[in-house]
Amino acid sequence: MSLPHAILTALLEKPSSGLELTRRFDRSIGYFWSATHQQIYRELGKLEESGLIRALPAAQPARGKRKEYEVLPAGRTELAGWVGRTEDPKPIRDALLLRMRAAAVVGTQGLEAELRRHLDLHRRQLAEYEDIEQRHFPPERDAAEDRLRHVVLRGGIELERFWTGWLTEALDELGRLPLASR
Amino acid sequence: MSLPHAILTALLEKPSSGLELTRRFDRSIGYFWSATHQQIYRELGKLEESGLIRALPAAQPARGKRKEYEVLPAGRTELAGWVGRTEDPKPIRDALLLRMRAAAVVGTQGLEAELRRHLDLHRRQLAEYEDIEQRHFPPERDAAEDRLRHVVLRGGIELERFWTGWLTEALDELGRLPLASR
DNA sequence: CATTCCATGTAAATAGTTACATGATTTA
DNA sequence: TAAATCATGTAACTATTTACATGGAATG
Repeated sequence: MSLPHAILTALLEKPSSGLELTRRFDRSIGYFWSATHQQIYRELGKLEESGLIRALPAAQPARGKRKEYEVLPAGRTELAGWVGRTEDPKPIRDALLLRMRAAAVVGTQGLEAELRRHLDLHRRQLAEYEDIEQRHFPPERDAAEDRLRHVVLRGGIELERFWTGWLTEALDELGRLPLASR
Repeated sequence: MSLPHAILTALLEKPSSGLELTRRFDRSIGYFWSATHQQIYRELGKLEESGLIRALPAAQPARGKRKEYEVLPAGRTELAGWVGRTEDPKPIRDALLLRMRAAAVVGTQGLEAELRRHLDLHRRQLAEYEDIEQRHFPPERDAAEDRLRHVVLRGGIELERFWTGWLTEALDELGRLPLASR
């Protein structure tokens, strides 16, 4: 149940229209909670109906016409409550780890290429995060909110480091396997 | 679309009934792809219908009666194909990172306790994985399939290390924040 | 005024979760 | 034989994904 909270956070950072939100879910906030424009429009509707956000008073609303939203006090309260709420971490659900395990049973045909491809993708993502870190969080800055956002970004960076590290290990291990079992 | 493949893998490792599979999805294979018994029974039905698995011939099947499944050649072929298939990594979708970012906007009330709780959970999970590693993959063993499974387990271990590390950092950073902004 | 892009939306399908129902087997 | 537990299943709901539809604004 995090999509509404992701949207509330994004809207508090900056009031936006559905399409703008969608763009920001392709970078920034979306690095940690991805969503498509259909999810976003639907959720904006629900949030408005339940009084957590409102459309900024503009000309008469019409299909195809830009609609900007802002968070209402009730929305801020809901979000603040969510921050400290008890909610267990979701168990890992990762297709690549699973494929590796399947490979142990049915053979590794094609797996090496796929691991290399993933390694490349994760390296790019890591480079992007590191670039953002340099631009947004230079050593001299240390406003309080920035520090929290920085910690979040570091989470992303360390996760990508985990993946590049693990994929390197995995490729190495694949290479060591006796040819008969590949 | 990984649940059917998770089930095929589990059934190849050992033919099982729905309930046995459910148990194994609570440990072992489920460490990397979790699933509830309802998902499993539904998927077993579909897999049987599409001819990838079959129920072992037993007495006449009846509701409430144990039914054991095994993988058919078509199922093995499908799984082997999936291992090398091109499939992009899913973008990160993590509620805790998101909550941290929300906290940067609406305050950190209650967050510290929640981070501590998660840190504890991840430490336990890490300890469990390390225990499995010691028991299942002692240094002297090195059968080829075992090595692949070991790499998968190491993925789990390193992921949990990432979390405990990041949570420690995050708590540290929370502690440094000026009181006014907590 | 035709095309392109911006912006919002509908519909249908798939996947996952939660709650509950029911038959079979074991055991006190 | 009643209760507990094993085992399979149905139903309803929520979330996510994919494909497509449509109106508005800008531009050559």
